[in-house]
Amino acid sequence: MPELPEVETIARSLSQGKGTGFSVVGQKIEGVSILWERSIATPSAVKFKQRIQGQTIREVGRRGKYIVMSLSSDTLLFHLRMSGDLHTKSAAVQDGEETVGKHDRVIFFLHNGQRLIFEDARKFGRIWLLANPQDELGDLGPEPLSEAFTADRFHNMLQSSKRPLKPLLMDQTFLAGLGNIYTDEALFKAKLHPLIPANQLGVEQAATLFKAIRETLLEGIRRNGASIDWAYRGGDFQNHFFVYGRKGDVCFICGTPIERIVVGQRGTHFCPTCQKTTIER
DNA sequence: CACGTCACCTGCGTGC
DNA sequence: TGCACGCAGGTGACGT
Repeated sequence: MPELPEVETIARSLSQGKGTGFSVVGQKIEGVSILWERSIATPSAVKFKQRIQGQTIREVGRRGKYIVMSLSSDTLLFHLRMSGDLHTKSAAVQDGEETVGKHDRVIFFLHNGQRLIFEDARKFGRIWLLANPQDELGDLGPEPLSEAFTADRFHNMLQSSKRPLKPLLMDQTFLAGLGNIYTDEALFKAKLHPLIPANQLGVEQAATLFKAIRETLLEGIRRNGASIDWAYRGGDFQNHFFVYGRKGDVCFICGTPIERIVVGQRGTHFCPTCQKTTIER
């Protein structure tokens, strides 16, 4: 579940207790069970357990696709990558046995008896415990929904690269939070072909793309993210895709079949009529 | 430096 | 039913 809107949805749910009625904020971490060691990026599993024990969760937020948990003295970061999920669960003891889900990788035991569970079928996700979160987050590009990110600034950023739009927008050091789905959807909304070199966009096209990116992300958040395949989490945005996963189906705007090409190893969906490779100014 | 390729993993849908 | 294959929301380490 992993682009900005899904991560934002999860962070909010943990912070506000939406759905569970239980917030992790204010909870002390009593212990940790690490079921797949490689889920812990740093420090070592042993040090991770020692250092986190007894720390209290002060705040839950998001930076790019990372969930950021401020603890008493450190910061806990989660990256869900392709198949990760993070949720709370009430004490899962049955007949004296702790029940463990098939894809549970790390379980945090909280003071009130609840568990914070990091689940991850494909094991690509990672968790960091850091004194300074900037060690990991330092290279991220701007937050697309922040006030500091403006159309002018975006235009300048685009001018400094001749890379095709699709891989550039997915580069987290360029802009933090877009992934494969939201990039395809935003480019469709802006009527821009994924292979257009970034520096070909004029001020107007940059502003159009800027607006499309923000609107697409906001709609994703409003719909609690997208839930596709087996990683269902209650989001609804998957029912409102214009191009993603719609290869061969007709474009809702013009009726042309949606095409799928591969760009940078990623399936890329677009409407060949609505999204031209060339720009008229 | 920019770009392409592979590696990391498991699960699901499809077609034979 | 079994099995091979392609595909999947991401990124980091390589190579040229």
